[in-house]
Amino acid sequence: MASSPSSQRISSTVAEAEVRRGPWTVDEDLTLVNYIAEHGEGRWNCLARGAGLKRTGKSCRLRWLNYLRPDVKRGNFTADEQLLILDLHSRWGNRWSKIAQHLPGRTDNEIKNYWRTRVQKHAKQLNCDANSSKFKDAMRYLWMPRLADHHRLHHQASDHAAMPAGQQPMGGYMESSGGMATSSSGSFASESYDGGFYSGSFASESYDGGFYSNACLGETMLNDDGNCWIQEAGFCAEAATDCQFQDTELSGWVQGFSEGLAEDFWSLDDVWKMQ
DNA sequence: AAGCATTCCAACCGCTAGAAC
DNA sequence: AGTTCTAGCGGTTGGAATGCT
Repeated sequence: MASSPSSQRISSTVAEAEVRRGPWTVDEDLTLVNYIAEHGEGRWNCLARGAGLKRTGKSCRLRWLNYLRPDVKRGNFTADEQLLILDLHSRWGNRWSKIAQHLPGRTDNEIKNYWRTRVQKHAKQLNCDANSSKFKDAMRYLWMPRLADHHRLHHQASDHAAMPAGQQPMGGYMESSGGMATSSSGSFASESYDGGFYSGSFASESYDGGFYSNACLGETMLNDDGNCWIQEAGFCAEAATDCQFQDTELSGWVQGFSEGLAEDFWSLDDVWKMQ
C-alpha cells in the first residue's frame, strides 16, 4: 500500500527517528517479500534489520501475515465464511485467531474487522449487544438460516453437478436427539471444511431447544477425503421464521425483526450484498 | 461542488505466554 | 530462578474511501 510521506506517521523522538510507522510503501513490501523469499520468515526483529527495513519486527510480521503472504485471501467474505464466522464466534467468542484457523486464507485481523464492522453494526441497529444471547439467538434463528438457505439456492445446482459420481447421501447428517449439544459434537473439524457449505456448523453448544438440529441441518455427504458436501439443505428461512420459540419474549422480539426490519437487516439482498 | 458523516480496514498498541539464556 | 527476547493475541485507532445532504 503506497502512501504519501505526509500521510505517514513518523516517530518524533530521536531514539525512534529511524523507525518508520504507518502505511507500507510498495518498496517496503517488495523488500520484505524478497527478503522472506530468500531467508524465510521468523526472527522478525533480525529480519527487519537484515532486510534493511526501518520497521519493527512486529510491524514486519503483521504486514507479512495480514497482507503479503501469498495465501492470503482477499475480498469479501463468502456466505460460507460468514456462516462459519457466526457459528464459531457463538462458540468461542472473540478468539479471532482460533476462528481464523478454520477459514483458510483469512486472517484474524480481517475476521475481527468483519465482526466489528458488519455484525456489531447490525447488533447496534437492533439495539442490543452483539454478545448478548438475544442477538446470538437472532443470528441462529434468522440470519444464519437465511444465509444458508440463500446459499442453497445459489449453489445447489452447481454442488450437485460438482459432486463426485457414485456418491450417495448419508441420510440425516446428524440425528436429532432433542439437543444440539449432542448432535453438534464431532462435526466441526477444520479438515472437513473445504470451502463449500459447512453443514452441521450452525449448532450452538449452548442451545438445547432441538429446533436447529431438526429444522436446519441438511443431508450431507462426505467425499473421499472426508470433506463435507451438502446434498440438500433441509431447512429454510420459512422454517426459521415459522418456528415457535420457547422463549415468548424472544419470539415476540424476533417477530418484530421479521416485520419491522425485514427490509433492512434480515433482507436477503442485504445479507447477500455483504459478499 | 462542497462539506459533513459514516464505513472500512491496515496498522498500531499493550499485554501475555513460552522459549532461550 | 530471574531476565530478556520473540511470537502471538485481542483491542483500538487513523485515515482513505464512500455516501449523503
